[in-house]
Formats: sequence, structure tokens, C-alpha cells
Amino acid sequence: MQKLQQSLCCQQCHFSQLCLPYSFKGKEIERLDDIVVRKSPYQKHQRLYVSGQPLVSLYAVRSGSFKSFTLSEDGEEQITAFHLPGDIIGFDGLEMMQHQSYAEALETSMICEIPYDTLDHLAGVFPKLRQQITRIMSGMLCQHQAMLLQLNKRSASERVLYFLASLGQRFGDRGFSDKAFRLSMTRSDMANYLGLSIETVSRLLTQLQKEDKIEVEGKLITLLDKAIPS
Amino acid sequence: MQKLQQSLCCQQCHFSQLCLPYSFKGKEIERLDDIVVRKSPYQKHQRLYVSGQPLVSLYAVRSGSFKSFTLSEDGEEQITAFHLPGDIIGFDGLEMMQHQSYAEALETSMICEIPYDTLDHLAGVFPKLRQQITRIMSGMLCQHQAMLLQLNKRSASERVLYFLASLGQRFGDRGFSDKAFRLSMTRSDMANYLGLSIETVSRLLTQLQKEDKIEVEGKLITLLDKAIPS
DNA sequence: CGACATGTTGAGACACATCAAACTGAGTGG
DNA sequence: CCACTCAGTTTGATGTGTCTCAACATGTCG
Repeated sequence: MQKLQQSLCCQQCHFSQLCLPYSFKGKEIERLDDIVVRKSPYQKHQRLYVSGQPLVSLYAVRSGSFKSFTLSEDGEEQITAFHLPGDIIGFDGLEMMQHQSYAEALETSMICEIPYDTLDHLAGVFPKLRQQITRIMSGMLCQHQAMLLQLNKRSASERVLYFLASLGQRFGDRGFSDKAFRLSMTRSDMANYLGLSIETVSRLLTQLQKEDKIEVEGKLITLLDKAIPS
Repeated sequence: MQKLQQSLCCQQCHFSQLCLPYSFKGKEIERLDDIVVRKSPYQKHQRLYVSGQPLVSLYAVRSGSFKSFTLSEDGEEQITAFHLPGDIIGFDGLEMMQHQSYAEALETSMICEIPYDTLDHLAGVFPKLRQQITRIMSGMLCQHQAMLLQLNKRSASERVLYFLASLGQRFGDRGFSDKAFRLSMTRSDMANYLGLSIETVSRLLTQLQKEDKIEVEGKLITLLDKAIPS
């Protein structure tokens, strides 16, 4: 049991450099470990939280993947992000201390739950932790800005390629291949996120393949040299 | 001179409830006042910072307005936000401690400069301040999520109306009329922000006027009852 | 194996972009 | 004070990228 705990702690986690423990020393990381709750696995389609629910914790993806989305008044879904291991989910709920979106597992996934009141308290004590939280939120703002450019200025084809390339880069950051990976989301999810129709996404995937920019085999994607922007 | 300083301090500022001092008591707000630098006015088109520049301060809009934008490799502008009095600009630079965008005055404007290292230090000391910074950044994430829905799911007409309505609401939050206001940005800026062409924005403004949803007189906008979503 | 979600491909429609031209208004100089 | 200029705005005519509708193919899970 002790060993299991050990294997699950932040020091052992492969994604700690992307997550909260970034640049932490022994003492600080132990305090973080104390407050983190390792939950049982989430199954595909299972929700981490729903919109309107009081925010008590943030959630770090340990394995698997999630999507975040909002629902408009008339019930249409808008996916706002896909989350990979090391990502932290729930920051949009801190303003009102109520979740402003939904988070749903795209596959069987593991989660570390981080109670927010204790995290905030630690943020007062450890400047490094405070700065890391700030850094993560700031990075999310930058991502949104890049996305805005894509949606407003780029063609459907460019958006699809951008999506695959940035996903590849994120896999690369996590020590996986940045060229070949498996999509955990459906074509419908991709289309929703990119503001396109399912049919357009499907067509463009085959077209990009014809242009020798990518290889597609169902959910398996390989980025070829031509995919890299000129 | 002492009086001038007084009239410029956070306690006297009409927009403090939107800004950092939100829910602050005397002692804390004074410390904030100590570190804030009131700068001379910025003229139209003058830039607060440029992309790539090291981040040393955040900036609170005191009066007037600004736009934030990024430039793509091939030099095309993408406006990411418009800033009104009480807004704080520069959060996207905290990840790299380097500004990731440009901020430019849309009209003659006053700014409060907030040195970031001292702000961060105060954030360690005052939980309220730390929470307010978090709240502001979280709110920006929510705004981006709402924008994503607009860009991906709404028609050009709906986007223009949404833009005017949310601008009106923000004016309302600041104690101005939420129904009648003057746009400080050009049609081109609006179009750029909303991912539309200038011509489309212009056409839709006249069309919305014909539908008795708004009144347009150059830069002066009035929202009519019909503008409020059904 | 059957059922149902997911993905692909084609044909036609349409919302918005682009191109083009005229209009307006603020600032400038004669 | 008026003519000039130029950025900003409006309006019209035409083009096109992507959506919609429809049919079919594939994969997945009981």
C-alpha cells in the first residue's frame, strides 16, 4: 500500500514538469502531495463536473484525456479545450467559485483532485507554487489567443492541420511521439472545436492525406514533413 | 500636489470594484496604492507594450480604452480584446514573463502601472489580493469561452449584436449607460475581432437598424429593446 | 450477427468574402 | 473659410468556401 502511494506521488509522475510541481523542491512537493487526492479511474463519457456546480477542487489529468465544453441556452455544445496528462482542469470556475463548463472523459482516465482552498493557502506560503498557477492560467490565455487567430483568419484546411500539429506538439511535450498519435476525440468533437462541420473535417483529413501532409488511419494520425508549416 | 495624488488613488477611483482593490480594506489598499504608478496620458495609437518585450508591469486602464492584438508571422493583426476603465492588461505575458501581444490606445487614455514583482509579493501577503488576481484571470478565461461559442456557432448578425450587447453591459458595469454609448474602435477593429469583413459589419449595422434592434449614428450606438435576446 | 454510433463521399445551396466605387467626415494648408 | 486629402465607412455586384442534405460505408459493442 505504501508502495502504491509512492508510485502515485507527484515526484514519480512523468508529467510533473507540466503540472503544478514544476520547479519544486522536496519539501514543497511533499506538501502538495499531501493535499492531492488520487481518484479512481473515470470511464469514457463520465463527467468530472458540470456547469453551475460549486468549485471545490481543480483536477489534474494523470492519464487519458478529457474535453471541456460549454452548453448554450438552447443546449448546443461548444468544446473549449482538450486536456492531456499534466493538464489542470477547472480554472474557469475560480471567478464565481462555480464551474462554468463541463469536463468529460474521452477515454478511461486517471485524475488527481486538488482541493482548492488548501491549494490557495499553499499558494500564499510558496511563491513558486503561486507563480506556477499564474503561469498555467497565463498560458491558457495565450492558447486562446492563438485559437482566435485560427478561427478568424485561417481556412478550414489550415485549422485542421493546426489542430493536429498543436496536438502533436503537446504529445511531444509529454514524451510521446509528436508525429504519430491516436486521437481520443471523435471527428464530431474536432469539428465542434474548430467551428467546422463534421463532413468538412472528414473531407479535409482525406485531402491532407492526398497532399502528403498527414497519414490517416481512423483515429491514428501521422504528421509528415510537409505538415510542418513552410 | 498632495490633493492631486489623493484624487488619483485607488480609494477614489470609480472603477476600483472591477479592478484589483475589489473588496479591500484600508490597510491593504494603501499598500497597493504605494506600488501603483500613475502614468502620463497615452495618445491614440500609442502602445503600452509590444510582443516580445519583457514583462515588468501589468497595466490598469484608468480612462479611455485599449485594444490587445497579436500579429501572425505574416503580419496580420488579430484583435483579442478591447479594454475599458478598470480592466487590467498584460496577463498573457506572465507565462513567459514576456508580453505575447500588443496593447494600443484607441483614444487618449490614462493608465495605472502595476509593477509585477511587488504585486506578486503582495499577493503572497494578502489572500484577498491573490484571490482577486485569480478571479480576474479566471473571468478572462470565461470570456474567451463565450467568444469561442460566438465565433463557432453564431451568424455574422448575431456576432455583431452580441458584441454591442456585451460592450453595453460592460459600460453598465462601470456606471455608464448600457444602452447608449460611443464606440472607440473602428469598424475595421470590430470586424477583425469578430472574424468578419469590414463590409459585412457595416452592412449588418444598417440591417440591425432597419430591424429596430439598434440605432447607429457613426460611432454612437443605441441598443433598443429588440436587441435584448428573446 | 445485428444494431447503432461514427465516419466518408457527393451534389446543391447559401452566407459571407472579395472586388469595386462612391460617400462622409476630420484634419490640414492655402 | 474653403478646398484638399485621406482614413474610415457605406453600398452594390459577383465569387467561393463551407454548410446542409442525402446516401452509403465502416467500425464497435452488445
